[in-house]
Amino acid sequence: MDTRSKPDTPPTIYDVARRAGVSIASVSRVLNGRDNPRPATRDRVLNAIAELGFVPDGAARALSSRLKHVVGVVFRRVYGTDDGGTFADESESLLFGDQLNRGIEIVAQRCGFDLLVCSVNIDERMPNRITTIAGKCDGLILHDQVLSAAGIAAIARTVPVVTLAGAGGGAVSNVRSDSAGSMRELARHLVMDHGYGRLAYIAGHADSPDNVVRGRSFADEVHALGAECLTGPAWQGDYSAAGGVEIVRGLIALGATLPRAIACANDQTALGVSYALAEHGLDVPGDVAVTGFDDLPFARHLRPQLTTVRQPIQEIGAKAFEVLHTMITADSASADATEPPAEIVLPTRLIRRESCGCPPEPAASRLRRPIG
Amino acid sequence: MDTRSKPDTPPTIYDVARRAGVSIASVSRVLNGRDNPRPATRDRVLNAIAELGFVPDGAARALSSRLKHVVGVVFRRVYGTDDGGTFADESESLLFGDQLNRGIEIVAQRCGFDLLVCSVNIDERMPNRITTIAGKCDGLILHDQVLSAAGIAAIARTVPVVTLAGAGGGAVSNVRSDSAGSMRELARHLVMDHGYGRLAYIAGHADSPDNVVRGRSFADEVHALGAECLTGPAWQGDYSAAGGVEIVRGLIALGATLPRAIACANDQTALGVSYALAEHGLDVPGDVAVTGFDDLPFARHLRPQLTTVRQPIQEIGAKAFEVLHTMITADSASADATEPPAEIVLPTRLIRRESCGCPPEPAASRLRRPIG
DNA sequence: CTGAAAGCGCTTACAG
DNA sequence: CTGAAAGCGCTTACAG
Repeated sequence: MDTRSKPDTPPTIYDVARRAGVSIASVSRVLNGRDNPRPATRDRVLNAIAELGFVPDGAARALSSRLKHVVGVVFRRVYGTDDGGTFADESESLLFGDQLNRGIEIVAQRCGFDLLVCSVNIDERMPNRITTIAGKCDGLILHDQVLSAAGIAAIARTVPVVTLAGAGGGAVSNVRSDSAGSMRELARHLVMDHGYGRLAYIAGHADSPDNVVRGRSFADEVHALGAECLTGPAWQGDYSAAGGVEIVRGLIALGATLPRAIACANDQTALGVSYALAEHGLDVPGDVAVTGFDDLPFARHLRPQLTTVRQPIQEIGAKAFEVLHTMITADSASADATEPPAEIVLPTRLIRRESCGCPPEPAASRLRRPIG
Repeated sequence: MDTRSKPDTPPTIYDVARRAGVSIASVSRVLNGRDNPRPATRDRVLNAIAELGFVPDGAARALSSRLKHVVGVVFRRVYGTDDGGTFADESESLLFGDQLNRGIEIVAQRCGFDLLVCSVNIDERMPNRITTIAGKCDGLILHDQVLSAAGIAAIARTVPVVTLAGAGGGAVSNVRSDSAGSMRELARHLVMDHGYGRLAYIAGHADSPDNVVRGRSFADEVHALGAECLTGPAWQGDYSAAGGVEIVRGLIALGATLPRAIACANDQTALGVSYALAEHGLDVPGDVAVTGFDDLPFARHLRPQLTTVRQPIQEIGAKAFEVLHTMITADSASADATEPPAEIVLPTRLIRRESCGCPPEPAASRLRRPIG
């Protein structure tokens, strides 16, 4: 008999309709911004909604309109967390992925879509988890290395899929940036401008398409210029700072003669390499030049500032969403319309800072406020 | 008349049932892992699912089971992006938020929940956007400063809500870490151990509860120890590196005498402060000691390494999800059971590194691989 | 163990 | 402009 204001079940569109003295169809119409309902009706409905604190149920909406207004994003989590409750200090390796997601989300928002994120552990591929998330969204964006090619093909039969920096091919669109051009330019800069004759490339995950391209482009160009480029197992990193540290320590422990310049597969690795070098009293770039790839924000804050290749990370994410959005809307518009592009490649740019041996830029411009 | 394998409409549970020669109820049962269906039946269903590439629709599932298995997370985006298509270099300020989200997501996953993320711009409070997201999930986790207290109260009438580092109070639970204790300890360390007599606190957002507590605790303790603590408008930052830079530049431009130590509201600010100091030829900690708060990964990579207060960021997120999850399940279990805790406070710890004036730790232990 | 049927809360032709 | 009704794709008592 109590009339507490908070019943255990939230108000539905029926409650609103009753309170406003209209049909649920009318409520639905004002909810969706149709210009149908006449002002008087609309106001009554709006009031009822406000009084009741009504929030339309997204699931019901999605079910009847056949659009969830949700896109799923699956990315790779680096280290497990089942280490007794304390979290591994994994975050550094995720900067890249977070930036990518940010780019996706910002553009998605403009289209009324929200992001459903799902990180998967490297060790345990859980196609099952990905299936679940697929059922909760209108389309999927897959970061690199989260699912096998076969798995991607399978899931793509159900929802539109766009991959990021993936191998491309198949039924899904792939968005990436141009690694080859900039790596060749970097090689030229190091060999021609700085005159280094003995260089090396520290690789990222061996199965990363981006890594493969970066390594090959760099080595090819170095060789073409008549210089030496060390590669192979001893130079196999894993995109992490720790990986870079281990490689350098290992080399030094073996008494190897370090190359004059080390190009790393990404900024994280370069960070680790610089550390290991410093720890052994070696100067960057005096003794060994070091370069990265990505141009994450911290690259500018390192001492010496990191020479690297800037990748338009957020734009990649933004582009991926745009392609996916097109696929989603085209899907519902039946007509197979235009096929989604197989691959989109965004431009990159060599950023020359200090770690390659170039002179530092004026201090005043180092840290700008983003806007205004 | 064509029988293309990819119809424009994905298979439903009816298709699976027909193919397996069972009722949709049976399909539903194996989908949900009931032990009902006998092995033979189950296998037929499983095969049909595989052959059809069937993925159950999350919206339909949510609608009938009254559980979406989705939690929403709303966080603050720092800078707008309507600057003509290029993205602002905002990412640094988001490290904290990303870590928080990671903590939430990892624990949520274990409970079969996915994260629906939604960033809101500082400038434009969009309660409307938050309503939409509320309709798409079973519960909401709100970062600090994303919605007014009134807005939070309103939305909490509809879905369970947990706030992060918020002011607490009201019907929602709040999860935060203990800023006061560590800031007092920091003050003692700076004044007692290092003997600094003139210090300052650079504030974060004035309306951030955490910031208020940090500033007050620090200043009170410094005063109690008989030392001087500068505060006020001249020391008002905004949690960003750029904010820290401007404050120091402004002070130096005015010819002010800098304090012997500057405690910053967070690591980002400390990063900016260190930069501005270096840019004017001042040594940290030789001329001015600098400290942060958070202990983000980069704090360890700065030169000098940053003395700061470690906050268990991911654990905060994890805890928030746990509380929310309890509220969600309690909700459906009708009985108002146990009230959710009004506030949960996690412990912090002072991390003494070099920027406060302490000697550097051995180089070898600086960069560890997270696991193994 | 299995199936027929109701119902979750919306949207959207279809009539009026 | 407005309402009655069907239907979106599942889950879940309720019978058998």
